[in-house]
Amino acid sequence: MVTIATWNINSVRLRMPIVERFLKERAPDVLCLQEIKCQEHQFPYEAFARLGYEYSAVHGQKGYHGVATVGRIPLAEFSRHDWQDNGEARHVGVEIGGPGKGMILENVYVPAGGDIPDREQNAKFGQKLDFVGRMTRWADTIDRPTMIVGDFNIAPLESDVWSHKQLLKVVSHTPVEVEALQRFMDAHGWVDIGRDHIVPPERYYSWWSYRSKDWKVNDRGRRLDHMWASPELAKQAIAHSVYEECRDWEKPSDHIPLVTEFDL
DNA sequence: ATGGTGGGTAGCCCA
Repeated sequence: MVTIATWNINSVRLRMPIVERFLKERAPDVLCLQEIKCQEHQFPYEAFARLGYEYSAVHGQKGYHGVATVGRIPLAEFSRHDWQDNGEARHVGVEIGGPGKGMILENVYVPAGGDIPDREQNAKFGQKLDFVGRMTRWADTIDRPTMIVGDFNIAPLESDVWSHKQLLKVVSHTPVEVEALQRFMDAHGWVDIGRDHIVPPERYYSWWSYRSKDWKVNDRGRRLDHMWASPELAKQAIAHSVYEECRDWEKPSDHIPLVTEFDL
């Protein structure tokens, strides 16, 4: 049994107390973090090691973005893709289970894309679509059991957002983004593990804005975080859970962790 | 229709 978690942590250094609580309570074998917001030399390796997470692959950057994968089972850095083609730290891939064996675990932080859903008026939106386009070309070349997890910054389904109608022109749920994500899915035949276990039209959110007095009252969430697997690997995913309670912990991230259990 | 909050960092950027 191998359990894999993903969590956009919005500064790993500031959030170490809740990361520690999550690791102690849930004890995933591997945790993929996005938005660590630090450079590699600033990453809290020792704190993770004390918790039993001795293995890590960190792709950091000063101040912004940054991803890290930590494990209490052996893992080794396998790749770093720059799908935005601008040097931002938004991906790290690791190999679990030994060289040439086991699975590749890709940890990705897709750019948010700014406020205006038009690449002519907003370069960041174009960069987001181009990022997903480069991911799609890469996905076409995958030849090993692979899982890709992280903050995709796109909520594709109607039941992935609190109001499909009101969010159609809001970046993260626009048809052009959803279509780009669908092309990425089709390029490899990815299985959306989250939606295999929490079947539409059931509500499924992983993010609630900080710009709300009480995130629970209006429940204006979106499913921006995903765990997708190669078709054969997906058959071995036996459970999937969403840790909504973490949104209520002290000094929370605006995202919550997701966990998938594999019987490998 | 608008602005609301949070993190990193050092005069705003990003989400």
